[in-house]
Amino acid sequence: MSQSLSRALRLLVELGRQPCSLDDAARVLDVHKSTALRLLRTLEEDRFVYRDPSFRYHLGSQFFALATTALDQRQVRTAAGPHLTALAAATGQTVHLAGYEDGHVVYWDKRDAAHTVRMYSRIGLPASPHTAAVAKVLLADLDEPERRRIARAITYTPHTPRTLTGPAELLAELTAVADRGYAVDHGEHEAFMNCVAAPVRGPDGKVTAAVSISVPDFVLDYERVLALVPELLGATRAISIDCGWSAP
Amino acid sequence: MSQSLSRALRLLVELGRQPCSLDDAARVLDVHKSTALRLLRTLEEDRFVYRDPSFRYHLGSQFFALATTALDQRQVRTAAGPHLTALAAATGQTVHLAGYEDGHVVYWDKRDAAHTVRMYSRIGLPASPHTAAVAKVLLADLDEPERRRIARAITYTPHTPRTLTGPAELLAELTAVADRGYAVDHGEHEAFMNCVAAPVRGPDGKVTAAVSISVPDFVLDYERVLALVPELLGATRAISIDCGWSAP
DNA sequence: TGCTTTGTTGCGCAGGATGCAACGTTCGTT
DNA sequence: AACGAACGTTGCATCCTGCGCAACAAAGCA
Repeated sequence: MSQSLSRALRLLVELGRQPCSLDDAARVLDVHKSTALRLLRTLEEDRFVYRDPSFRYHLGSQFFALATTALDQRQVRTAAGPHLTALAAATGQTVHLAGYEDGHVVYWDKRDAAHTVRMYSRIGLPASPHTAAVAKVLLADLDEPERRRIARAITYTPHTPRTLTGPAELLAELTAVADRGYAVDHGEHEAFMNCVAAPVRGPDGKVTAAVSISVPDFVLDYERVLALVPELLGATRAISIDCGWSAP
Repeated sequence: MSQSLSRALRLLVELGRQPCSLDDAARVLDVHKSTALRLLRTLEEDRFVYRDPSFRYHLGSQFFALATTALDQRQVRTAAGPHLTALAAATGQTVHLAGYEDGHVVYWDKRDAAHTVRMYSRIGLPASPHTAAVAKVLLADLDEPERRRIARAITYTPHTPRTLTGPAELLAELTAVADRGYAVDHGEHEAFMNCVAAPVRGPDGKVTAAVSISVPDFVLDYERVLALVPELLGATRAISIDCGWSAP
């Protein structure tokens, strides 16, 4: 909609991947140097980017400032923090907090397990909607038409033999999840990874976030991961209460 | 330089303070609703902002994604991470990592002490240049003309009776810091807060970052904080070595 | 010295960004 | 039920702003 802004944003994303010089920037955007210069200057004014002494541009400190405040604004995250730490400590496994933002399931926080493979996930990045246990939990709480809409829009990349392959399967899974009260990813994203996830509810009972535990199967087999569910539910229950939810 | 971009950035900063509706946005920028709408739409496309179901705009997940990767790019931060954690654990106090970016001293990382007052500092925000111990360390490493330039440019807000009040005092302090190898903030920003800071050096011996320990005086008095210096120097030495510095 | 690479400035043109007005909805109020 | 206020959305005409160009400056290199 707004050309110059849109270009600037592309530039920021690029800078997130790697710092670059003015010429690099112009090349990435496919515009004249002077155009790139003007954009970068404007970004620099508000400290969204900064130039190091050798004229290379980096993401600026304004970025970190906004990112941290934005994270803090998500009240759920603040409330969940201590419980995530506790859950990670108690189980010794990787724990994620994720939320639903306008069509995407996004990781809001995580606690890495000290001694296992690090999962490929990053705070701020979207989760895979048809495989991640957190995604199933969050999608399961949407109303019927919205679920359908999303189920139809997804591209069902088959990561492993177990990955769900189409809208029908996913929708069935979602109703199952809603009934059961928790979701499972049984090697659907990484063949050797099993996850369980459960919902965090707000004052009105709506699901506002999801917490998951992820375990490589050479650490715990599938059965044992399922055995973590009560502990997980205890944590999500505690977080929900801290968020103002009252048990029915 | 670029009007629309500049407006969008102002909007982002505003959203960092609080989420807002379309009309709010238009009011803040002092433009027509439709203009604000177009900007927000563009921002939304790249997930820099998102609309919640009730049409209010928030900072989007792209921020978290970019901020985390950008922070990881600062190799110092990666290298420092474990040492900061260790130092915070060993001393039980709040620990900061800060760096120099184009005229500003910026907090790059921190470890909060569990049981003390939380300091007003935030990753990404600039530190106060004439009071913060980290700032003294970083400025002390600049060359003479640059130091003078900065010392002249600062506004010497007197936070406490101890705050340095002018360029001459600051410049004297900086040479002292350079000689001594560490810096002190003796109640110069908050009357009840004492900090010590020391430099992290890169392969070429130049100071690339600074680490500080901050302690409220009802936890440890000034003398006892000074007693932490050897431990601090041990940490900065270890980080420097991890960054490729070799002891002279 | 000349050549390349990279950042910077001024200028004129055109297209994109802007404000306007009208419409659609959803509220809450009378 | 009817009304009006508040808010988001759309299409359009205007004009300003963001664009590419070309020339300049400075630094690195053969």
